Amino acid sequence: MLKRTHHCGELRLEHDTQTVVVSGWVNSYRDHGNLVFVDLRDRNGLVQLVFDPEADSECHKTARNLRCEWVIAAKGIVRPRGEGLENPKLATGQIEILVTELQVLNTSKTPPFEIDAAEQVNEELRLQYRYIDLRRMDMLDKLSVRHRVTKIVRDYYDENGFWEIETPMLGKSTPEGARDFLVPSRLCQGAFYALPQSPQLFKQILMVANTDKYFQIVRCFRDEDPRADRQAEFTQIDVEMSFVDADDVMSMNEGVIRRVFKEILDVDIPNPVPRISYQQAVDEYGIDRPDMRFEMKLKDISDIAKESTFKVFTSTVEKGGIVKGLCAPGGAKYSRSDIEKTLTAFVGEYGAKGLAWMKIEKNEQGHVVPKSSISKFFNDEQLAQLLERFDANEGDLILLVADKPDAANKALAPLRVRLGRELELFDPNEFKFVWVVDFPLFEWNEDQKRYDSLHHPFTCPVEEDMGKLETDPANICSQAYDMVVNGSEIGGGSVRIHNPQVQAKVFDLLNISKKQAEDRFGFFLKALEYGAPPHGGIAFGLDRLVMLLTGTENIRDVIAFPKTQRGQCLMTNAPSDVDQAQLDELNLRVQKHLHQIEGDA
RNA sequence: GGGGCCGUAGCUCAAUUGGUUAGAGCAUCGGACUGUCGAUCCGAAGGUUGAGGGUUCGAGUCCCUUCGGCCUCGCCA
Repeated sequence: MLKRTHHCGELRLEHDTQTVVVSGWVNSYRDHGNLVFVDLRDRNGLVQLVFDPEADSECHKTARNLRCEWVIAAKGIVRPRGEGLENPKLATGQIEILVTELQVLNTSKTPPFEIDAAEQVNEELRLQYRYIDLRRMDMLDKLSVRHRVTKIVRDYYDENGFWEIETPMLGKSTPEGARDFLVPSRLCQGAFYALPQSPQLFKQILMVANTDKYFQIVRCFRDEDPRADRQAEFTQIDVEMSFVDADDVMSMNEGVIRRVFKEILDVDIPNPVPRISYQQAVDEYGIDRPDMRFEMKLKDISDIAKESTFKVFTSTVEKGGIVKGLCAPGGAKYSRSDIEKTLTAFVGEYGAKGLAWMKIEKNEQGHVVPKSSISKFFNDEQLAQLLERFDANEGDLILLVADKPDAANKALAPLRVRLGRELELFDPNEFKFVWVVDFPLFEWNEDQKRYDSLHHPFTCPVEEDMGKLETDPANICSQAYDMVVNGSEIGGGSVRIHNPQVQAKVFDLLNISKKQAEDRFGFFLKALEYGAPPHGGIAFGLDRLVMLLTGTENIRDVIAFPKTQRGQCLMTNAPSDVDQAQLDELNLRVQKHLHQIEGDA
């Protein structure tokens, strides 16, 4: 076999007259009868091969039979293309290789779709033939970015004294949080491992073990329904540090993100990354992961609305709800039908029962007035107050939701993002980073009549709120922090509880009994009793990070072998039925086999 | 578990109100061609319209069931 001397994509004018060997796949061929041109593709790019019978007739004969995706090696001389024959679309477009020796290393069936296709091919087919799909340069580029990110991450943490330490994939099931993926044990029949949802407890125990600074690029598993930005199997950049406070963790770890964005995109992230409190984020953006690329902040107008004669508003406020909304600059261009059908249905998906609107227009006297089905319920003074509250101008659109505070925010936050995008209120190529801090430790779960952790149960309260564990748990501020970019959470973490009594108290408030805590976390509580240092950490979602860096909204595009919405791998057909012998060995009995279930249907 | 969109040739898409033999571009196969680069020109082949059932003189089109993909609500401490 001819041994490659250069990659296709790297050849330039400076290689003129050199004899080179390139290997790769036939991207396309143009047979002119006498001259044959082949664009050869490898990981680095394309280069044009020329087959001229006068240079080598044997080669030329073979070249005429080449087909797309055949694998070849070619030896030849690099030469500049003639005047006017350069191809500006190719990085190697200044040169070509006049081939003198050609080896066909493998043939290929005609691929099920074209690698070059400008058209967007059905993803189902792409996933079945993932090895062909990944040959496409934009897919390879994404894999390349992913590789470079992990390399930068490893270098950064190494330079800062972190050790990469692996934690088990076969772990202990903890029923809190997401559903576990379970793995039956053969040696301990009837017992199950769980795949890790995160290495949380192991990394904290590593701190107890004096590893001091740990990181890991680690696969995590959550058996929940996927989304465009969520897979059941995903990768986390997991970090933990000893003898640190929240500021230490944030500054150390925004550093790695800063380096990644600088090196991959040449984007400068402000130092330090600005912070916003959870409360401010919820008040102004309706969500704890605000998209800060544009303003259009939410305003609470309950005080004005409750004085109106609009029953929906007044009764909502009376019942402890709020009337909250936003003012979309230029939003008056939406038609009444856009608002009352499309936008109302949109907020309806998030549980909002209605959407009140006011278009700001000029009347015959030239005064700015709201035009709306509900303005008649407000007197002039109240209308003026509304316009002032929203700083509303002619051509704007005020949209209002009346509901319980959580419900109103839940509808308004996505509405704000949608309008921001539709009205082009931000530059889609911009990145706005923010730390969301000062999260409450708990939120009250009305259904279960108990507290839930906002982050996880190992998050430490701020020092001054420790006393409230006994008296006022609802108002404890935690030492947690989330890194948010453009409305997407890319990481989150906290300073952890290192005192076993405090940890026990938190479990108590979460309504986890002493016995349950012992059963599920006994090993961890025990570790805390043997000199756990103060510690904290963070985890970044690698997949989402790469999505941002490559500008894709589809998480499957940044994972080499992703799964579908039903958790299947279309290439391998996992998950699949297993042999009875395998089940017998595990002492498992399946009530209904896959083929039976499919047979029923 | 709920809601929505989609499924026609290898790929991307057409097909009027239910009406003749389901078309086009690309890919494929054969031929021509010395400078192409989304090559060009000539020709050929390619279809159980995801599957099953129903209505009808007649179904890609309407109805029912079902399979699959995507988006989404719930879910994701």
